[in-house]
Amino acid sequence: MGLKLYNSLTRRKEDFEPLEEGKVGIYVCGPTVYGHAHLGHAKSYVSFDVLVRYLRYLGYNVTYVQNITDVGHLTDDADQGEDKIGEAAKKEKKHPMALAESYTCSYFDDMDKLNCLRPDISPRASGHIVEQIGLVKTLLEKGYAYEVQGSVYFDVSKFEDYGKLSGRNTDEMLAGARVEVSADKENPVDFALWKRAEPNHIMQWPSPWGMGFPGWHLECSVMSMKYLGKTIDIHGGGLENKFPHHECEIAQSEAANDAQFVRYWLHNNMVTVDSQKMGKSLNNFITLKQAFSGSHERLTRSYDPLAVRQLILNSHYRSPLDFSDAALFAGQSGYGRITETVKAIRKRVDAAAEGELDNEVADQLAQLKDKFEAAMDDDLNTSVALSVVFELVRLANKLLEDNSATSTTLEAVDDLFGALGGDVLGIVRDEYPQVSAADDARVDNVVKIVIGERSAAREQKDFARADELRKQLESCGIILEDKPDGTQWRWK
RNA sequence: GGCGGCGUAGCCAAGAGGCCUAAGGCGACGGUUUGCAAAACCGUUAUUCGCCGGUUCGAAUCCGGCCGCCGCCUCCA
Repeated sequence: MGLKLYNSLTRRKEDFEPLEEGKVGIYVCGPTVYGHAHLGHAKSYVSFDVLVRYLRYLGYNVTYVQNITDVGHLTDDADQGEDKIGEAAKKEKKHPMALAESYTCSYFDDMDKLNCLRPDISPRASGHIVEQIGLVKTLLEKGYAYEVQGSVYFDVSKFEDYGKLSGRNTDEMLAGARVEVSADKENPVDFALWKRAEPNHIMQWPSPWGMGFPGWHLECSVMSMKYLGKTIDIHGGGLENKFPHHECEIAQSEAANDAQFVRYWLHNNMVTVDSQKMGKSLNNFITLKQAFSGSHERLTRSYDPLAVRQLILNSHYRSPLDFSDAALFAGQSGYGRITETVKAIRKRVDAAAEGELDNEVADQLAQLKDKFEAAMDDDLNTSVALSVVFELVRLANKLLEDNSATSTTLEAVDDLFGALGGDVLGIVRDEYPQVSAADDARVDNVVKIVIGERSAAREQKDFARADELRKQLESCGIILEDKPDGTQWRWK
């Protein structure tokens, strides 16, 4: 078998073989930090997180680089556009770097909640101005770029392969162009490497061409080169960045280095909300913080971050994903079922009798593991991989019901949950605190008093009273479950 | 206008020529269990894969047409 990945460059699934045996360098286009992360970010970064996790599961030594864009990303093409960070900074009356810093923290916070592993390196564009100027110089020296009044543009006509990723040719692009072309450009398809800054532009740096700031595409080339080398194994990003962003990255990098830039290009698909493109004007723009707290008019409740993650993994990364309250609700229910089973298994391990591993169970576990790996090997088919976790849930619950499994057998089940559901998919946690927050601990005490009252009523066969107490708790969002070893409670 | 994708049960979603009389999840319904519930387990829920034709011994899977939806081409993950 072996891992196969769909390479956007060749439009085929290919056997994955890193440049250097056992080591993988991955670069993923990170966020432009001018606002809170939304559901689209979640799909993208969860998808690539699973890729990184699976590569590590397979034993590769992975270096994962994901940039933070804090300068140079314009709201518009050509010279008319304003820097996104700069524009947001004006609105929030903050220094651009303060704005970028706060949304960078916000982003990491959301990604942590989604159980996305932190990249090994999160380089900031603004921290690599020197390197970016260096690349522009190289391109000028090699004749791939030209300077016009303090701005430097890449001469697309000099780079033959331009369009090889997106499958476009420059003639077609001109026909469909809807944007007014900058007068500075020799050719409308040329793109900016460095831009001259007007005096009132806050984010600007000295360069051989005067005060200015880097073009957006430049940072990814420079930072992937710096940390992963001239040729990287995998470059990931959103489908919408295939053109022009990634096409321009290829052009500048390969023109400068005379070496292939990326061996495997991976693009994840977009999200919609209630079947429509997510956009602020459509009122269906949902940030992760809103999804986690339920504070959005399209949502009926709050959703566990890992339930959001599970919903994302329920479909393929190259398929579009429609977020809706119903879909999130389904994700939440399924996630809850997995979680409850894992918790129950772990609880039972301690109580179970010691003994040998059940061979029949061991066989079933091995089969599930094989099926899981085969699915993941096939261009990360997380949908099937997730179905394997649900098969494991059913197996686990049957063992719990039989109540005859040895602790060794239960540990083997838990280990597989940890490896597949935890290490790779990131939806099973190592620890589930009994009560997660200090407030819940207080609630726990109160609920236990009520449970005590109800148990007393039940012992005296006063079921009317018992049911009344249970009903009252339910109206507070608390569900009681009478288990063989006592009554438990959980949030609805 | 150019380029690309999608349409599978009430909903989400795998499958990409025979293993499909189509995974898995959610929901619903019936059963076991329970004082009753909840949870769990068992079972039922698409003879059919947008529609119409074609290729083939064989098609959800390939080809053509039609209908519907979406994305990119301008910033977006």
